[in-house]
Amino acid sequence: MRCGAGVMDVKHLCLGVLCVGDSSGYDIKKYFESSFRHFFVAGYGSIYPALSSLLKQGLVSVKTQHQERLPDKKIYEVTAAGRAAFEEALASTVPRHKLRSEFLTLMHFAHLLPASQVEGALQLHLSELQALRENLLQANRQSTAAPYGEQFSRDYALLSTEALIDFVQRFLQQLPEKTANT
Amino acid sequence: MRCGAGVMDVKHLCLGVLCVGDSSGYDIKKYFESSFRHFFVAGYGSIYPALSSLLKQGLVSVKTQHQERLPDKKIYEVTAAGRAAFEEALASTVPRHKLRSEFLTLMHFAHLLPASQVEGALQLHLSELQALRENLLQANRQSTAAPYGEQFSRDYALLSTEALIDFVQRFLQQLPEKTANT
DNA sequence: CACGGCATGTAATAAGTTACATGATTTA
DNA sequence: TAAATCATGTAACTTATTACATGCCGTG
Repeated sequence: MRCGAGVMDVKHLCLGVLCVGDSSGYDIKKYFESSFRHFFVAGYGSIYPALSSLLKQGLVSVKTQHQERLPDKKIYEVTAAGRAAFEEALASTVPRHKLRSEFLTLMHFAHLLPASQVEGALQLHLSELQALRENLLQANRQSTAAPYGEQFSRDYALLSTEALIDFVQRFLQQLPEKTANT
Repeated sequence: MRCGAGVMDVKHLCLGVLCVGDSSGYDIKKYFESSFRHFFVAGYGSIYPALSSLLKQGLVSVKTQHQERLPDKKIYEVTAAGRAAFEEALASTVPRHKLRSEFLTLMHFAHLLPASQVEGALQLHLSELQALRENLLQANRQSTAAPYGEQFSRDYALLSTEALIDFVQRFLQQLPEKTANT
């Protein structure tokens, strides 16, 4: 039945960003980092090919902007067809939600590792959570009056992130006792 | 520099499961579903090829178990080399933690969708969270005296899941007001 | 008799990551 | 002078998903 529906890939996310406003591949990555970071990650290696593909499909158009002292910029703009395609894709999206965590894998098998490494992983994860919290708080400060769903998405992440920071911190304090009998 | 370190893929996870006890591909999938579900997903399409590959590398051995009235079973067992390889892989694992959420994507752009679909997605996500909670609670009930890290991994997920169930439920109650002015 | 569970696998496809490749400007 | 920012892209590789393929057994 090979149905192409339900997919939300880098291509569609780029289209979504362009529906918010015109921008370059470089700027789209910035947007990913500031607004999608908590639920989607993409690098240049997937963004640039995505934009080429969107261009080929006529879903975006492009203008080259020459800049003084800086490399040329290619500003992409969503077309009417692109906007329609995005809304359609969004409407047929299956709302999956999938975590892939090497950190939790490592924790699952923590008893096979030296306590020092477990602590290191916890500390590293904690700092990542804290960085994410900062990121989310900053986004909340910057975009007042964001669409309600965008706000939901950020608050959703913020809530769980703050709970987890707390959880990991408490666990780190109890660690010595837990690994003592190893 | 193409360094193969830091990876935790289906192959290594299978090896990890086999370090806990001998089992078949079918049973490994069961283990994935009951114990890794909250941080890693894998289907037969990745588990069976992973086992063949492990066998080729000599990291596991296999015995075919004939069963009455049921299809034959291939019971895999980790070898000494396999155990060493897993511990080494674990020790060199970079503790990433990556979410990929079509659900949050959809929410981010909720203002482009009819309220009914947004509500549907929320309801669906809520039921997934509730199912996950049940899964985690059941695991907690079944495996008393699990290694401390395994317990951490479950509690970590349980904490955030319960907070999020609450959050989504509260949001669902406020939804009508938020979408009223659309 | 249909559906779910048990049980194993392959092949085609899709998708994203990493490294490579380049090069000017600004800041510490 | 080293590093970070700006700026764009390609190619090889790795990985996982999906669909396909098969077939018996037990339950309702």
